[in-house]
Amino acid sequence: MFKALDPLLHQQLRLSVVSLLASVESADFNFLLEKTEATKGNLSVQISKLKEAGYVEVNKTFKNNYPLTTCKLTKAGLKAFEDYVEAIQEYLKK
Amino acid sequence: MFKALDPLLHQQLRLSVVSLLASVESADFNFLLEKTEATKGNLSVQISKLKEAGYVEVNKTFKNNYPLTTCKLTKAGLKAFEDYVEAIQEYLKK
DNA sequence: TTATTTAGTTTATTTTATAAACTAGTTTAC
DNA sequence: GTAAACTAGTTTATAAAATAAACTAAATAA
Repeated sequence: MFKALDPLLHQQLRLSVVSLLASVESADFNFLLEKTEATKGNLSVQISKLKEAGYVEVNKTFKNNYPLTTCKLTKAGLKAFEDYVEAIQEYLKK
Repeated sequence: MFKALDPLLHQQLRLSVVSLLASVESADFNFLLEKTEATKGNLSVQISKLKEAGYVEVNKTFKNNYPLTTCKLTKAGLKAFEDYVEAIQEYLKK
């Protein structure tokens, strides 16, 4: 009846992050922080999970002497997002 | 940026139940059990939560000597479902 | 030089989800 | 008539997840 929803994406903050990353080439930690209005701790944890799953590529560099964490959706991440979007549509029909 | 997703509906089994109830007048426990392929325990718990939230009306009767639990989406439940559908659409855009 | 800010991470706590175990009764088979 | 199996659930114990608070480490400002 209903297809299973990828538990990694079926979570508000992670879905927000992936959704944001789907529409930009890449985004840094602070961009995601502002857009999602999450706490830093929560964002950090959720990015780690997305990275661990291979959905997001994380790059750590420095900018103006400060650490800069940049995230980019991987091909697998985009595919998972697209699959999720298709799957949840079934649930949203009346 | 993103609207908050009603945590009660942002869960696969509860969303399945509400989605199903949105398209029928009412449904009994076994119907929901078959359609969702959940375990009885899990379904029981999630129906209780939906009831507690006022999203679902639960009626317990007997049919052929066996207990029969019937569920019906309330007006508040339908509204919450519609709001949820609208809210999550924002997350699903690329 | 000490206080504040930036940019995060780690960890502790609470909440949630889930399945296993249980309840209560019914039907069937012997 | 009684033991075994089945129906229709609920309760509870456990595992997993989500989240914020506390922490790290370095840079800048006062």
